[in-house]
Amino acid sequence: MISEAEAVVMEVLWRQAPRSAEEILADVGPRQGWQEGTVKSLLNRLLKKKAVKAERDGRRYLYAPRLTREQYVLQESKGLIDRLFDGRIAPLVAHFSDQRKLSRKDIAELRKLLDEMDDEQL
Amino acid sequence: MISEAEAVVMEVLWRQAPRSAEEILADVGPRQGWQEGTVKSLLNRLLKKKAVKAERDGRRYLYAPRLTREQYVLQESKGLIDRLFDGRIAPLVAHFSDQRKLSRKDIAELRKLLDEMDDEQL
DNA sequence: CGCTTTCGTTTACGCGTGTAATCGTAATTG
DNA sequence: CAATTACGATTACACGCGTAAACGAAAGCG
Repeated sequence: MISEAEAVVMEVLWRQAPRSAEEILADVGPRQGWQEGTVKSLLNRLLKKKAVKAERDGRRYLYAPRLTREQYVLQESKGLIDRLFDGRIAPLVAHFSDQRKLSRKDIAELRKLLDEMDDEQL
Repeated sequence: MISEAEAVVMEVLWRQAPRSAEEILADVGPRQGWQEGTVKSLLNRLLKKKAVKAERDGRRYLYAPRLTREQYVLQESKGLIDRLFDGRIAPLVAHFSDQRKLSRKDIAELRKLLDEMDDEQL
């Protein structure tokens, strides 16, 4: 499984890849306050987990995702929905609604989505 | 933060509380394959984290949640939505839709929800 | 051709977690 | 009352994670 710090590195690679460790550090280092060694470690763990691949480019490596963001996101959100909402997504939305965490804009977006789904599905 | 094993114990208490360690073990032990010591440890960690409270009942304690399931669920799901979907819930639903993880029933439920929200909101 | 710089690799270390075993103590029982 | 039982509290221990420092090798420089 991808840890949270690892996911930060993945996000960088999902935005753009392949990238060198140096580029990744430049992107993520300041934002997270991470040193070079930290990023290197995370990259190695991701390699070991087969979540990224590395291709030699002269003296250095260029890293690229092997796990897609779609796979990751689905896995994470399905995990949560299974654990907390018995695998159904509507209760999640209902929960947010109950807690007044849905803005009018959220609701509009959802409605638009549902309409589009109807269109496609026929 | 509540860990996954701890959350299993919380779920038991959310279903019914207060309960003795023995009762909790009887409920969760077989299902998870946990020994007595494991459950005791988890209860102690939850106490330390103030997620449950214990009230003496003769020689033993009766445990009850202090953190509500609503608080926990909201915190978990908000965390995920913030991390993965920029804090908006519609993209999560859209993602499930794209991945064909929404059943017709899910969609119907969602639509019903949205309609109810409209009713309330006026 | 040694010395420094630049990469990646290996090792480190404290903390939380999963999963208990052990300890201390109060109650029970012979 | 001494021995056993029943609880909770303390301690343990391996593993993953966050965060790096140290090491080693290769490339460039003087």
